[in-house]
Amino acid sequence: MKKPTIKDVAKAAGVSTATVSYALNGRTDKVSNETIERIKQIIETINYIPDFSARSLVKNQSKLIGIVIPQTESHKQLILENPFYSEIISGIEGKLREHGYHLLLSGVNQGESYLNLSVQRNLDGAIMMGIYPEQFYDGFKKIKIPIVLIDSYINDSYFKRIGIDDEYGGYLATKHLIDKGHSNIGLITGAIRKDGVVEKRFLGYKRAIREANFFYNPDYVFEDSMSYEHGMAAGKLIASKHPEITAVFATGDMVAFGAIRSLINEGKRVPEDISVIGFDDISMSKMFIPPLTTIRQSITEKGAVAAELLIHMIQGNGEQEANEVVLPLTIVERATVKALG
Amino acid sequence: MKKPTIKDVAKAAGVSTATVSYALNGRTDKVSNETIERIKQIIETINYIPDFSARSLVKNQSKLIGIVIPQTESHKQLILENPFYSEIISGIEGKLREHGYHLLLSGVNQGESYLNLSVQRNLDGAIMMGIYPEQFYDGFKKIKIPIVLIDSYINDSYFKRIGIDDEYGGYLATKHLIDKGHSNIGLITGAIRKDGVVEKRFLGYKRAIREANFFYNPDYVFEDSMSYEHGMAAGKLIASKHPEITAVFATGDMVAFGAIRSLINEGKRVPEDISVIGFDDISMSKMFIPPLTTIRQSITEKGAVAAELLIHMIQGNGEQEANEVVLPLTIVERATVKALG
DNA sequence: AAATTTTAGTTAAACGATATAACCAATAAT
DNA sequence: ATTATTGGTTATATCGTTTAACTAAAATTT
Repeated sequence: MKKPTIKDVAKAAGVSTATVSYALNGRTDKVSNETIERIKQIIETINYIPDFSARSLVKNQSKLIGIVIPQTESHKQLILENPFYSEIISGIEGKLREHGYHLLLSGVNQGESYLNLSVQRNLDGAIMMGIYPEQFYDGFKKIKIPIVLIDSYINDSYFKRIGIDDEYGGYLATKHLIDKGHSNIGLITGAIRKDGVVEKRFLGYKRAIREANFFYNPDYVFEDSMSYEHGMAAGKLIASKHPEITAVFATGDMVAFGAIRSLINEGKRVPEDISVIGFDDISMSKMFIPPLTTIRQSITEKGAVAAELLIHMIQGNGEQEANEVVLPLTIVERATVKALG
Repeated sequence: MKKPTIKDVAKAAGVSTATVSYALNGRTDKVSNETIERIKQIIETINYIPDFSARSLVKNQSKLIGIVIPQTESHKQLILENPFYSEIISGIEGKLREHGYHLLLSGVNQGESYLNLSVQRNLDGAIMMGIYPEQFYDGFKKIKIPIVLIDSYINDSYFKRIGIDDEYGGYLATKHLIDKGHSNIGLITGAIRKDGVVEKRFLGYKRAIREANFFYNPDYVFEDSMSYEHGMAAGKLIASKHPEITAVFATGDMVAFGAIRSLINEGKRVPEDISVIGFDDISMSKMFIPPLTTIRQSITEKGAVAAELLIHMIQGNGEQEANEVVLPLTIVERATVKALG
């Protein structure tokens, strides 16, 4: 048995396919209410479900949204291991679905580009997380696909942005440590890149330090990647080479986990010997032992708002809407920071 | 500037669209090599990218794979917070992409069904994680969509399955505790449902206990959901009502995390006072403090194999292939289990 | 050299929907 | 009585591909 098409519905209802299409799209100016009712009955009984590909083709819209997230270097896998991404995706997907859109989750193979994918699949829009080479952005502009940027400070009115005040977050984290009496404060962080969130958090860190009239020591900055492994490596270095460091600001919770782990391995107690503050408050952070003190942002909300912004861009029913949404952040004090002395 | 279509290519090459299509699909019996070369040049210069919707329509295949995973009860979000799912998805996506398929990540709204989605989007196949109401399976069979089941013991030759020997895993975990001298062993677990992995792990638990000639005590079984929160609740109960329990088998790592946390909250030391063993070895488990002793399965591999199986089903180039793949498991001893006494 | 096969294409009909111009009654306005 | 309006419907073109059926020329076989 083949799947029923709009023709089958039309035949069964004794009307033309156009009428069925109108009924389907609720054009009451075109079809009488009785006919709509009758058609709906028939659709129900023969179990007709419209085909998105066909619709896509003529309407030139796919109701499909793409999402650009970092991949492993081999391009084999998405880095979904970091719960930060999964949480945000969860937020995005929920909101998209609410509005009748679906999420296409795909990385790109070596050599290919996400732009190809976008064109092939006729994506109605995409959400990009993090920062990418410039040609990426240009490409999207060229093919005129609406884009929302998460965690990016790229300043181009073509894109809408959603994020938090990362500079302030970095400041807040560092200030918190300073307020607790720490002065030798290490920074463990992912790659500091122009227009990226990490750069801003780093700036906040420096501001807090300067404001307190402490000496900014570049040796205290451990920059590599936003991974558990880097946290481990940096923690080890701190324990062995910089015993004078009494507090650490990790610009991501996963990094903080790694740092804490290696610090403990090296015989330090957290927070008694050394304090650690993280950033993001991924769901794991409250479960971690000791529970992580961190800068909290609502990750799923970030995803949901990004999706909302994107849908506005697509549907263009936006007169004077925001080009940028900045979500609030707070510090959540748990158990990894302790006053000095 | 509109996006170039196959017609533009045909015009530029001075051939018919059919020829371009044949060239695109490498039909050397239909097009000469020189023409193919010429067409490829043109495609390159005008930057033509075929439209999947159109192709979908005529070929009746979307190159789109769906994935069914549990949602929150409100149907608002997917439960991607549990890293187990994200890791598996990561594995699935990578393998799919390698074969030219893409992943559609979507939950379903209240009242709707995933079947609708499958038909609308013309899914070429789907991967289901966990177990669902029976009508779900019947629906897929009716619309003839190939399905691979992850973590399900539903025995129906229509479906292929990928999993591990959960009964043995449960046995192994429990046996490990017994070998360490424990006899009062609690079980903290998600819902025990027919044909689900949890049921098998539970069976393994009971087998190990009976085999050791211990008394199986139903009061030691704390069944609810596979969540951190349930782990917390059960851990608390164990500490307060069952001080005689010296070891716990949690059928999922997240549950184990919760249990450990509340056990510690209640003043118990892990593993000195009480041992805990988990299941799955999600990436977080090695980062947890104390590092979790658990039953390890390769989660991303599970995803990758599921994708491979599915692609085989779809492409039907499978003569006598496996209907079921059982991946190995091992115990990984870390720091949450200690010999008694 | 005639008959057959092969090669390299072309033509036109699908696929399943939507948009739109055109049409026809019946009713309302002139 | 004539024209304009409205509501309901149909026929047809279209979106961008693929593919079965066909054809003309070149190559091969008899």
